[in-house]
Amino acid sequence: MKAARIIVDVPARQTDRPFDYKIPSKWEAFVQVGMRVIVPFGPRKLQGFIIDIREVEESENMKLKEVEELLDLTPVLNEELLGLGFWLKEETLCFTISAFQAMLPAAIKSVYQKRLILRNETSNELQTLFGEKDSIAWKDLPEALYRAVKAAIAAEEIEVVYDVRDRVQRKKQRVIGPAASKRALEELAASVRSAKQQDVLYYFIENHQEVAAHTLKEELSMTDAPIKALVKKGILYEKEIEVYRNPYDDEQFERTKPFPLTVEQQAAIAPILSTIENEQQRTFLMYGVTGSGKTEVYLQSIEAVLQKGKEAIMLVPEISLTPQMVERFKGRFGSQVAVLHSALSAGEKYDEWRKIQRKEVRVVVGARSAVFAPFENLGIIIIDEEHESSYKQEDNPRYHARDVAIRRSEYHHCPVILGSATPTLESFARASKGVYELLTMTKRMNEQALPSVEIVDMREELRKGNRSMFSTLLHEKIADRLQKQEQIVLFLNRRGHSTFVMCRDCGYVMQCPHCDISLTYHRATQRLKCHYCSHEEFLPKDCPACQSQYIRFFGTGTQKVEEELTKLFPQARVIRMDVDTTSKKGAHEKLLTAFGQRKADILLGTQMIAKGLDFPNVTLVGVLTADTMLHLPDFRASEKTYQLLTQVSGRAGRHHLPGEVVIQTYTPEHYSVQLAKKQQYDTFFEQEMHIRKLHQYPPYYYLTLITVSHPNLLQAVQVTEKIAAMLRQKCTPQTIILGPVASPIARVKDRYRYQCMIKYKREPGLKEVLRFINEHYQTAMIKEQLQISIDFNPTMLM
DNA sequence: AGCACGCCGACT
DNA sequence: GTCGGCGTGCTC
Repeated sequence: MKAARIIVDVPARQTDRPFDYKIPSKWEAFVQVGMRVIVPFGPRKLQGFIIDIREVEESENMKLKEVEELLDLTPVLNEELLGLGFWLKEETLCFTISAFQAMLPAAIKSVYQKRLILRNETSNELQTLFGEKDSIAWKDLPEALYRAVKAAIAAEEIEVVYDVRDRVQRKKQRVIGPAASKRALEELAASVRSAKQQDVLYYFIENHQEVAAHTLKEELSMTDAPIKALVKKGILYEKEIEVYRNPYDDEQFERTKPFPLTVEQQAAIAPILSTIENEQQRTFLMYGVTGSGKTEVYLQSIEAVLQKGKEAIMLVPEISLTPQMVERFKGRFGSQVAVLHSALSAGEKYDEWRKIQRKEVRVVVGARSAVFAPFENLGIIIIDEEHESSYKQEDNPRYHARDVAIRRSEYHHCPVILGSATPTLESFARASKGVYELLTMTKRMNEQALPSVEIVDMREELRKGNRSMFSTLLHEKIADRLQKQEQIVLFLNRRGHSTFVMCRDCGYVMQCPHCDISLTYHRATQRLKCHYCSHEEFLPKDCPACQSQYIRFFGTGTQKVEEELTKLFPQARVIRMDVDTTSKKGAHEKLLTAFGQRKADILLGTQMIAKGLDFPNVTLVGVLTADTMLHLPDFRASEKTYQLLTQVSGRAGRHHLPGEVVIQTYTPEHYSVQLAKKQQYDTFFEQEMHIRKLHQYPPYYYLTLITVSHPNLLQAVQVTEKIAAMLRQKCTPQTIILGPVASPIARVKDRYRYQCMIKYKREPGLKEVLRFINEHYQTAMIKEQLQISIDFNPTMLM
């Protein structure tokens, strides 16, 4: 007798352990660890994952319930991924089930429904409720009928059932094929009386192969009936096959061949290739300036991996997963590539995942979660734009794709490549210490010069009497490019129209009623919007505090810039790209394509346009205010500013036309602005490291951030205080515990947020203490509305 | 997370 | 004396 240990689909501390079930003998032969099942759990039915199968005594077995259904024929989690799931749970202190679910496409998660089935004659009011149907969903039941239903259940007139359904149906297609030889069909065609059936037979005599049922009906312009009749006679066969939704179906990709590598590229790829060859685990940091040809190195490394019969994962940041990017991979590796992208529907993502699982592809290009691609023979994992914060998941499990990649590479004995023109200090420091191997590429391909960068001091502009958002220099250059019919990219890291709305008389600033943040004015809707909880309200005519009429807009968002542009350059065609214009599916792509086809002169956008875009005709890049990030309450503000300015500048002059960059700023002397202009990463690294050391920040110290939130301010403070005290008591004296302090945004969605920061170099017991804290507040988290989030190595301190 | 069980107050 | 309110604890 076999029993299975199962993790059930209930993300709660109390159920975060395996439950035992017996395996019905009919499945004994093929159940495997990593398969999904449906099990009875209390009165309900739930999805679960088998994590272990063991032999049990008959006597013990008596007490166990049986697995109700086996959902998979092959495990969805192989041995490696199961292990990775447990590691993820330990590493991020999440529930095991959450770790499993993070590794799988959402479509695989079940949906649950409680239903009522009518079994016998019942009271009139219930009878009418059911009407023609024999079952209804519990959630459609009016509350007033609860009592009647309860009685009917007791009287066995109504039965309660719990359904477990797949979230997304596999897409099936019905196909029809000939069940007899051509000769036999010819003979039959002569004897069959029905004209329609004859047509079908002649079709199969000519095309003696399977065909989709709908194609057949279309070709012969007939209904199902004659086909069904032939199937019934056994002359044709009918079956269902799984088909994939192919999001790139109608796109043709021109095949490309490897380019000859430059000397620098060769030097960079050599150690990667030898690591692939020797099946070693090594982590490389490929530091290459924008335009140095990192992608070609990735492509040829992948090529080498495929030659060895292994598989490759290529991670790119969500926002640079553009058709341009996909094209480069599909162009080189054709149908061996699967793409996992958040813009795909759940069904499409599932299909791409199935292709990986069924070993129909060997390369995956995707965003963060693609690091869990179920390959079994991994030969390389590449993380492009390593510094991007989107590699860190911001909700549970709070994992960083880089850590997962390294963990997987240790299992598979393969290299990890972290690529960036502006590596994180953490990675560069590790490379300097020899933990990672540094590969450097300092030259742009084709010897293009880096764009010339000019910094404009906006304070100076103000003194000269220019109060517009465009400096004289930028204004002139825009006019010049428009006249030459070259394209311009303008960058502003703020969406909306105005960043805050203030009364000139009393200084009252319009604030979100649910969050401690000022509201942003959106011109198109004439409304004020909160970017944290999406609260919206109308713009008041007069000040709510003093009734003054002098309400004015301050701070500049992309909408305001767009307005200003059309005023200053009425002839210019502007495309604006921010969350507000790209939320619809495919909008992102459409806008970029339009710009690529030169249907617009100016591309204006937030950081989503900073990455990976490559338009040959762009010769001017303008950064409207370089300071927006610099003054955020985040120790990485300088690093982020440096990264952003470098990335944005990299958009100009990537081809034969030389590029220019204009950076407008109120703090031109700041080192991150100055060094981004000169593209001196090394100097920036040293300077910033010095500051990090001084203030005891990463990479010198590890950080863990605990955020406590509660609708009641006092509660939030008190709990944070207790946690801080507990940590101070349990941690080593070298560890620094900061807090409680109010979170930079002290209230979001009516919840007060307090935090406690832990800075440490070595604190082996920390996980244990935090686990204890989680445990300790367990009941309060369920009963009261307390939330405690623990984030190891946070990328955002908000 | 649900759901049942169980122990107290407001009614027929 | 009963119905139903919600706090408590369990789910193989």
